[in-house]
Amino acid sequence: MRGKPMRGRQKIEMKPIENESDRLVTFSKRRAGIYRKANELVALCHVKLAIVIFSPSGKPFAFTSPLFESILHRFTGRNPSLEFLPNGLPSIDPEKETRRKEEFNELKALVESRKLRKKELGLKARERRGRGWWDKPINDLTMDGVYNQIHSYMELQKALDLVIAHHGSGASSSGGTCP
Amino acid sequence: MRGKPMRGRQKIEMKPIENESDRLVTFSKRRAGIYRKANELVALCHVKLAIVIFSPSGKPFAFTSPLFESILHRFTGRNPSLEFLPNGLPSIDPEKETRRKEEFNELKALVESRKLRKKELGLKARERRGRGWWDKPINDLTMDGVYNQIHSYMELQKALDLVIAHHGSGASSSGGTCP
DNA sequence: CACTCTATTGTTAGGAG
DNA sequence: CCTCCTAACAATAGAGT
Repeated sequence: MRGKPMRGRQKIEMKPIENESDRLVTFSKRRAGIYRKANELVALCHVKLAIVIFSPSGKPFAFTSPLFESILHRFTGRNPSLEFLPNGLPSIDPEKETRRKEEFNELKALVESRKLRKKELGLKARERRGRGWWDKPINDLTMDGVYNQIHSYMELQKALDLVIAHHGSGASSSGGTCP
Repeated sequence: MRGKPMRGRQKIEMKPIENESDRLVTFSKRRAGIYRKANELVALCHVKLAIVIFSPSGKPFAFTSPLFESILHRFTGRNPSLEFLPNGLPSIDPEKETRRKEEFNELKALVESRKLRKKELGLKARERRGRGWWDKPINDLTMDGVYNQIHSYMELQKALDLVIAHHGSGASSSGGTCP
């Protein structure tokens, strides 16, 4: 770094990023940004949400709010502590196994990013007297605490079923994948 | 508006908003924000994504990128022009009918917001010479054009199936809904 | 409710390590 | 791949219309 003619953000026009490296970086950053926003929405408004993203490279990414720990539980087969053993479950077919591992890695990354955020927030987690329907078994960790309670999965399940219903019957296999 | 001691944004701590009116307003604004971000992610990185949100009041909201027009098609039974007739389809049971209408309204709102954005952007849609895998039948409407082509739903369908698989078998009905 | 305005806070592109 | 930095840019809380 010598004379820095320009640091800082620049305006970016909303068109596809052709340079692959830049596109991947942008994808990672913005995906994290969307996760952060989703986080905040859950924390502020007691919302249940699920986000599924298919990256430009084809990897599946998932983010869910209330059943987060539950999905982890299904993966690890134990309590949602941070012991990750993705190869501990018997797989059905190789493709599913691959996807399972990919999603697992995504969830793992998510958990670690949450730990990071918790550290970042640090001592700023305070107050929150228990009054209101969201204050139930929240163990004073500010917004991270919201994830630790699993209320009911019914609503989200309905929503997902809704999406699947509209997706599964009419729109299956419309063409080839883009190379 | 007398002496305005302070307009403009203020810092907000990440805790549940107890005032219902404020919470609803914040929910709407931030949901729109997340949709915008998702929009941009799709436009920039050629990503396929689906977002399902259950609002604090229990309404389901959905946002999907590649099969967007397709879902609309299933609703309207015709081409994705803006003729909305949500009561044109026979419903199966009242609950499903209600949810279908709710999601329909959400989709309609989304479409209209997209029209708005298109108008906002206005003449700023320019350039984009056809080179790259994303430039295929895009009709020069900048990022809105990305939605108009439906590549293949396979990948997103796989992703959703993945989520459903982990959601459906293990986590069904864990408790009551919060009042 | 929906939209506007605007001061402020928050996000992030580009670069360096 | 990360993290960290910084300034330019974008999102938005709060209040008004």
